[in-house]
Amino acid sequence: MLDIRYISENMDKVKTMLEKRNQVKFFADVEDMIKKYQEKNKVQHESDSLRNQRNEKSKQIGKIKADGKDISKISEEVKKINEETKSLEQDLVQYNEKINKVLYYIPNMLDDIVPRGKDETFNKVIRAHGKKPEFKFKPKPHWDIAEENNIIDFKRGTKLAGSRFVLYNSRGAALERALINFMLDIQTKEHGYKEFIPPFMVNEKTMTGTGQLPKFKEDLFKIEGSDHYLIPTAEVPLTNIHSDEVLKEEDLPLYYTAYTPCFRSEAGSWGKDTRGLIRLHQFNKVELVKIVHPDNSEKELDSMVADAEKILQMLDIHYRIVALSSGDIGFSSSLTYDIEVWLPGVEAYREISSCSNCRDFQARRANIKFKSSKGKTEFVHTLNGSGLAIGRTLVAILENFQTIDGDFTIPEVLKKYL
RNA sequence: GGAGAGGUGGCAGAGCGGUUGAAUGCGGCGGUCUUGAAAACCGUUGAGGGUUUGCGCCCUCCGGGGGUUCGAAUCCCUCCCUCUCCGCCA
Repeated sequence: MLDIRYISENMDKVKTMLEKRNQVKFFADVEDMIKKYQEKNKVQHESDSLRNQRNEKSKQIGKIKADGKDISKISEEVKKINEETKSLEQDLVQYNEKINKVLYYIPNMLDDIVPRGKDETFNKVIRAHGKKPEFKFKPKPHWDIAEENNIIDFKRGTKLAGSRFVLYNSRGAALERALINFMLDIQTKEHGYKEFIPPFMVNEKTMTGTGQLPKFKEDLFKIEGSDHYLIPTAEVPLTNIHSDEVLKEEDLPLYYTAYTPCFRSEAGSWGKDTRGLIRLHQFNKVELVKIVHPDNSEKELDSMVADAEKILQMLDIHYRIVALSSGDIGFSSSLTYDIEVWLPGVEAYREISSCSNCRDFQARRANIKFKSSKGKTEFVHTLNGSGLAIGRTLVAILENFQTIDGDFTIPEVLKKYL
């Protein structure tokens, strides 16, 4: 979340951000929140000075009693003060509830270089790597290749769990597992990320720390009869590892990675990408998370993108880097670069990684700080990115390395994993 | 699942219901001493919020929430978590 003091002092900048994110309708709520915040401070002040009176008198009572004198009169005075304080305190609770109801729903400030635009058509291509492969035949979409080669059993996946679930068959399951191991090896051994296996379901507090809750509850799967939510990405547990902690400055930066399945309800995307492996309720991903000194988050984002790119370069798959526009960028992010792979079968670029700098937005929610050498405690900056989405990488391999006989070849770097 | 114990400052560990935001030890920081270092000694060392030009002052926080009381780390209720023993189990 944003610092409420920052909002009250920079209302114009916050409004510009909301306008860029197409959330002008939010203006009134934010203005109202700041009014409430100012009122709250007044009430807080009153309540504090009443408490101060009460504390002083209570101390006196202790002394009077020690002298063996009568305390009934002063005791009555304190009772009166307490009654006044009580109603003020109830007001304060109300104020805080109202303020938080808005504060937790305000998205992050945007980096100046985020392209302005209402949707993904305004995303800006930054650069590309490699080039589109050429085929002497019409390349097939991955779902055909996957089905014909017994990589994926779509029908039985649906039978087991419903739409947007798949069953990987023997060769497909092995390939998926090879990709997981390959990516984890590169990120841990070559890029210095520390590997974790986190819980695949987490509590409400953890989901709030990274920004999924309270605003995006409908995107999550919740376990019935329990307070747990299935993670939509390993970003959630990895970033929250250090929630409510004060780190040492010399411990930064922290590079974390984990393979996890990811669970998403995909509410609001009915009819979108219904075929194939692109949009599933459950998919696999190797995630990268960085917890860094605020001075370094910009360059850390660049190097994180490079860490994700490396995988595609080793697999020799053409891709491009795109800066997400203000209408497409995520709630918690101030700047996001997507990596989009070329899929010749469907003739489109598709997102395979999304790398974001959240600056102190998540750190403030999750309360992750560090103590600087000057002894000051400050919020860290957090970044996250896919390194990469496994299923979509498998899609890219199927489509880019398909052969005229309907089969496909395995990239050289993966062979030792199969 | 059954029985018991416990959650206090970076860590360890005290804390009769009233100058306890919290003894003591370790660690950290500063200083004295030393050629330097160690040891020893002295001092200092939690977080959040409000207010002030500043020194400072005030409020809150001893797992979370609620209650008793003029006053709660200390008493009561409740939830969460940790540990030990027994049972069950991948």
